[in-house]
Amino acid sequence: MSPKSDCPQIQRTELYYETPDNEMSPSSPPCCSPGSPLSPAQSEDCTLADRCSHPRETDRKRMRVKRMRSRVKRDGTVVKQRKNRRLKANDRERNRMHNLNSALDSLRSVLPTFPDDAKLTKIETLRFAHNYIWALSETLRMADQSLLSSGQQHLLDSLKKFPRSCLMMELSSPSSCASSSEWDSLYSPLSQASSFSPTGSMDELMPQSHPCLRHSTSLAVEFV
DNA sequence: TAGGCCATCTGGTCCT
DNA sequence: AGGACCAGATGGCCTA
Repeated sequence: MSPKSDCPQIQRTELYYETPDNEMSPSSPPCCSPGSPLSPAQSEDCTLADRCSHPRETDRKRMRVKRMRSRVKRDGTVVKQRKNRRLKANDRERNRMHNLNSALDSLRSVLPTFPDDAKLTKIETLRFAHNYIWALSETLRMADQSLLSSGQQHLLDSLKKFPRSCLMMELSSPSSCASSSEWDSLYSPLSQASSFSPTGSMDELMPQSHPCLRHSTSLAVEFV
């Protein structure tokens, strides 16, 4: 694929300026030249010239002019329709992106942040969420182990229900998205702020991780 | 001023 | 046929 040859901007320009305007253009070839489309102005000239020609020939030319005029009119409405569809599509696309952004905002709102933190960018939000979910599930796993050993299974069950159902509501599960290794390979606020990564252990994570994550995971551990 | 992020427009493709 | 989704292009704004 050659990126330059099929540039959308060029295609757009060509699309917008190609149709009936060209036929209406004063620079079009003379109306009586063979095979060339007639512009309304030029066809007027032709009908004047036809006054002295054969009646049948005149009729044929009149019909041709009529067809051209209706075609120009048709093309004009086609262009209008196309423009209208484009505007509607733009509107829908704008709304779609706004919906996507508000979904991202609601994702940001459930992620732990501090007041002085700058707003996470889109990509940061997604990566942070991915790591955050991993950290929470890791916390649950640890709680699972410690509670099983102390025989408090009922407490563990009730603890499990809440955060998991919440995560299921807004986010698709990480397993349905990219693999952990794909996410790890990318920059994320967590991995940059520390050596934390989903592949590491919680023992490594807690002392060094992102403040937000440290805060939330310690809260979760406290709750247990 | 270069680079990053974002919003918007656009044409193509797929789906209903 | 029309809508949803996607990716590329572009221009504006902000920051180091």
